[in-house]
Amino acid sequence: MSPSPSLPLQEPNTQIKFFKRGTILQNKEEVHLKAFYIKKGLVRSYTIDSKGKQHIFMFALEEWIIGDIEAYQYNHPTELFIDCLEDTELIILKIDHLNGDQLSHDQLKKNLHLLGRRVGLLQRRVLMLMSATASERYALFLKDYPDLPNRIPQYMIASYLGITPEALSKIRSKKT
Amino acid sequence: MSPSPSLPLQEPNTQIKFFKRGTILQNKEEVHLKAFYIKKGLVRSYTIDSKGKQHIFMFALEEWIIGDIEAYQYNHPTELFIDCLEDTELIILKIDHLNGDQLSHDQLKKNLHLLGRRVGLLQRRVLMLMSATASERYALFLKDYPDLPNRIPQYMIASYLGITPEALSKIRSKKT
DNA sequence: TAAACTTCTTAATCTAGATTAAGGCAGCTC
DNA sequence: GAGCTGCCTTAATCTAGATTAAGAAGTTTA
Repeated sequence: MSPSPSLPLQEPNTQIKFFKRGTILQNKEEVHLKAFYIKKGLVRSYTIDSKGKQHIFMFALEEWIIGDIEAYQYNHPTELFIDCLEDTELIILKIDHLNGDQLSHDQLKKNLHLLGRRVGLLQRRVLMLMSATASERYALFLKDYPDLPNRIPQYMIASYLGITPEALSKIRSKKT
Repeated sequence: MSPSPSLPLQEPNTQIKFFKRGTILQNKEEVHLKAFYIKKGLVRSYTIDSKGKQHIFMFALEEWIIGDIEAYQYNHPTELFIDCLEDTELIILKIDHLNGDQLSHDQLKKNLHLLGRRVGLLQRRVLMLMSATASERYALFLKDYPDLPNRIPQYMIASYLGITPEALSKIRSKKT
């Protein structure tokens, strides 16, 4: 099942901004955290581990939101880099807007819905990482994101799945 | 950092129920999903994969909530078993209460806070599963849940970490 | 049109952790 | 107190996927 579009967290004076492919939206260790609502394009978040290896945490397509909710919730600097994989139009949100001190009842409900979706997706991801083999992971990915393989290089899919590009290449060659 | 206590989702007429250690609160394939707010005791959720292997998805301690939000969000039968690891006092909630059609502004905010915490925890878990070795995982677990090792058998910790009990045993013997 | 990147593939080797198997030690129950 | 049952440990073997390395396309730059 594909992730459903999230709902925008309207702020009174939001405006759409444009960024080129490759633009870094957030660096590790930043403290003034933002969230990004993607109108068009493709954005990812990722960490770099102690051995310098990159791990993609999530992709955000059109109508999705991306940010480091963990760092916000637990109040420490972010571990996540966020950058644009395509030219992207997005809305920058203050992440604590989710908290919603000034939000209407309806907006709170939208945000709840949005977070619920995110929890669902993460639950699937955790169970996948714990129990699925490399080729099962790839199959699940194709089901969840049928059009992403046309938009990103294979090594990024591998990084999202928690396997090496070489392993993914082997899996794909066996599939046909 | 330890998971913080979640906030109760008050329903007008909730009452505390008591369950013995070992009681199954939810079976795989159930469709009328509930969530459980733990007052006292310890509850876990887990899947059983195609090879019959058990994978613990989460533990819920005092003041936490447990349920299959994924199944609820994506509207399919649950993959998760939920059972009591200790004698437990809990409140049974309808899971769609999170959605909150009849909830007050304040209650919605509490639920948002609760889901935000959950997202944070899951993010940490995903990144851990993607990048940490078995012994790093164990160290992180001890930091997150310092008292759980006194309350559950080791093989359940292993299951939560996504490693075998044998591997965990070896790690522990090296530590000392 | 050549040089320089990027991405993907293939193949040889290596290794963390799985699997399999056996024994030890509680703490039960009968 | 003999025999369960549940949990943990140790050790030998195995394997999925990592690492390392090299080359083949394809694309961009100049």
